[in-house]
Amino acid sequence: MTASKNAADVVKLSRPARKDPAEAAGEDTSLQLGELSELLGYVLKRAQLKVFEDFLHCVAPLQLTPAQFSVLLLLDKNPGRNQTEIANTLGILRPNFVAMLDALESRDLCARMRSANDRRSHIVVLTDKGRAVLARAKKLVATKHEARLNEVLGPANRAALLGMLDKVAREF
Amino acid sequence: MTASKNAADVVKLSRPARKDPAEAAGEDTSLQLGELSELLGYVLKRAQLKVFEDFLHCVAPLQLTPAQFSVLLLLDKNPGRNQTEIANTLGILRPNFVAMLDALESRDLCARMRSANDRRSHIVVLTDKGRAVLARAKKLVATKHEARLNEVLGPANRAALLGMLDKVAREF
DNA sequence: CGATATTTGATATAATTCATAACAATTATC
DNA sequence: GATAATTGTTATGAATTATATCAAATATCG
Repeated sequence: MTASKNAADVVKLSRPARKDPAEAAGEDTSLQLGELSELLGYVLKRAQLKVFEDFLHCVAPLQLTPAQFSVLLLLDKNPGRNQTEIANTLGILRPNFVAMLDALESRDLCARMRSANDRRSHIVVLTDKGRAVLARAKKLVATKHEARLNEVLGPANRAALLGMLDKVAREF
Repeated sequence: MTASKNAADVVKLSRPARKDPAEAAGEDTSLQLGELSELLGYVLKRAQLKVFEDFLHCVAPLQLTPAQFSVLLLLDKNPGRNQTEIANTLGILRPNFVAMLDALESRDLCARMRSANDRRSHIVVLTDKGRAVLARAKKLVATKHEARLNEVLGPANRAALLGMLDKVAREF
């Protein structure tokens, strides 16, 4: 996350790293991936890590993780739902969703309200601040994050990729 | 992982779950994903989880995780490399790779050998058993796991998907 | 109605994954 | 030969994921 804290980013005042003799001779020392590059899970995972990293970077000013952003999006689109419904939709286990909501609520991005119908449930609502942060986040995601994808793939391929990933997620 | 242990899979002897009144009335109670279905990271993550789950299921007889399979593949394709090189290629941090190798070595799938050139390094080699297990794993992956992808997407789309994911992983 | 079961949010608690610091042995660099 | 860097390792902490259990509230069944 905080890449600027890494030692590798600090200006080297000490001795430079030694050169591998083979690498110094201009040879390619990189390993062969072989059938790994044809393995769906491997490529998927690598892509997912890169995309999450870019998301965090793009939305850094708002301090939102991908999971938190998805919660805010879902709350905005589905008012009046309780914790279980939100968590289930996102594939988050209910016990783990408690801490997630605590974090968002402590930042006044959402709030729990006891349901009138069923006093066991907590209806989760976006606060005004939550709506404002979500709007800013959406803008950052669209102009920085998803725009990056368009640069790399182009709009047509971007749509095709999303469609195929959705199909895999549903039917696999 | 062990879905058969889930309570939901066990035949219900107790009272059936109550029906939500709205659901019982035939209404659609599912939440709207909204822009979430257009969010690359979200769709990527969901797809990746499904694919890993299917991988584990397909390769279950050999008890190999996706990460372990990728290590075996890499060892087979790149003989004579040390731990750091293997770990770096897979994006695994060296400290975490120690336990991974311990697990594989304890099952006699690979072995560490001190390098003659540099007595700090451990060259990691596949054992005969490791090669045999890898061969069986490859077969399972090809006939069950990747074949599933072909059923869902077709060969052309499968290739396109892999290509785009690779591009995203590299250039994002 | 009243007994029993289920659901909801919550807590506690593992198991797993991911990341950083530090150490001894070895090797490279100056 | 002195100093620095690399390798494998250990220890450790943070984050993520998963299960069991509980009290309160509600539903279901007799």
